[in-house]
Amino acid sequence: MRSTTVSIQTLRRLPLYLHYLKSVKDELPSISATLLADALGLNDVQVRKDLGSVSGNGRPKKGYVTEELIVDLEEYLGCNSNTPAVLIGAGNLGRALLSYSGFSDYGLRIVAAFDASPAVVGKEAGGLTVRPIDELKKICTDNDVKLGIITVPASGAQDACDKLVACGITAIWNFAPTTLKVPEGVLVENENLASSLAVLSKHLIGDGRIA
Amino acid sequence: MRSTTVSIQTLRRLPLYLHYLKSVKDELPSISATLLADALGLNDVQVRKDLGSVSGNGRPKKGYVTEELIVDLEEYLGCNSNTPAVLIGAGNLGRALLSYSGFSDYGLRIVAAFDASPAVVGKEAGGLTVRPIDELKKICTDNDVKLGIITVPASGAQDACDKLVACGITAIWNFAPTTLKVPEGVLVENENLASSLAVLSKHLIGDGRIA
DNA sequence: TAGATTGTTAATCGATTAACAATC
DNA sequence: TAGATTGTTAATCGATTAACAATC
Repeated sequence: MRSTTVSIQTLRRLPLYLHYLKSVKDELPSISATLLADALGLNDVQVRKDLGSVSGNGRPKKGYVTEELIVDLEEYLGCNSNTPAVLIGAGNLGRALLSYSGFSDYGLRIVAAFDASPAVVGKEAGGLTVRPIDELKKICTDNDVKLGIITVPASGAQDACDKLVACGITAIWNFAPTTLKVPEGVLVENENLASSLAVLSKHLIGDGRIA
Repeated sequence: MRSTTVSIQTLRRLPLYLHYLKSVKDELPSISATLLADALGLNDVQVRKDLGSVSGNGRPKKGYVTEELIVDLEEYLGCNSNTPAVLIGAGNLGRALLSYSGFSDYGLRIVAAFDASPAVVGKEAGGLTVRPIDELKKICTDNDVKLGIITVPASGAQDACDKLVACGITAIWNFAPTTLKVPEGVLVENENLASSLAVLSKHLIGDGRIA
């Protein structure tokens, strides 16, 4: 495995490759970038470049050994590591994420869930008991948590964010439809449903050409 | 309001502007692109360009009338329209989306939920009774549904997608971690949690510089 | 008028795609 | 060897940012 520069766009595609490869590894012991590109509806050169920067174990005429490529991707993405995370906001979306089992495939483990509302604290969600916010600091320190997930309404998002940052969190997954202000060195990844919906709606409305 | 070409990136930012403007409209009767950019952590020229292509009602020295800009954005995004949608896959994520009340702000209305599993059919989720897949066609036709939401596991996503397309759906919101194959003219918007997680994980792992 | 803010035109940057040489 | 497939270098494309002229 190499350690070249990988663009964010490439990084986003890697899990797609990994997921597809896992699903076909029994039928296809080896696979070419062209075939992979075709299966995922991507440009073949792009896939070749992406794989090259992460694995580099492709052989001319043969392509990649599927199993080998899976291992390289998993290693690169840290799927075998165990990243502890905390979640703030045990509403509908928060509980859905807590119950979602697929995260462990990517090395993520949500160790605790918090909510500001006393009505929700103490209830169970996805195998965890929802805790009050004032326990956040202790949990983060004890478990060396660096990743925080925000699933509160937009109005409370910045506050939740500030609390997470104060606890030493350096990566935030934000599901609230707001932009968060964070200090240098903290990464925010926005999962903005409204943005996606805008793209879909505009396609349906049809006017106002999209580039 | 104008009708110029709007890039997809711009389109994705519009809901952020709208959300922020709504939250401050009582305090700020008018707002400049610079101020808006600052609040959202964006480049001011970018915001100016984005707003210019949608509203164009900015006045030198004064900026935009907040209320006016909100109306322009809402009109552009079709927030006041009523887009019917169907959802396939009433699992954790599907139910969370069904219960999420925020979509109506953007003109979306989920009219029916479907699931392949007989165990789930008939149960209630977000005020709707989950229906069997074979009712899909009728519901879509009766309600003139053009937007479909896929929240099934990856293995069933393409099948769900094909069924939606067969019912005349032309826009698909895909939450399954797979790439979907669709005919020309059908738009797929992927909400890929694994991709976002990859970006976050890589930031935490820290090695392998991200461009 | 002076100055803040707008909108536009040009420069930069990054990512994708195309062309090509290398190799099993 | 011939050909498929790789990886790399160059060209294209689109989006962001910078510089500037227009305007209330």
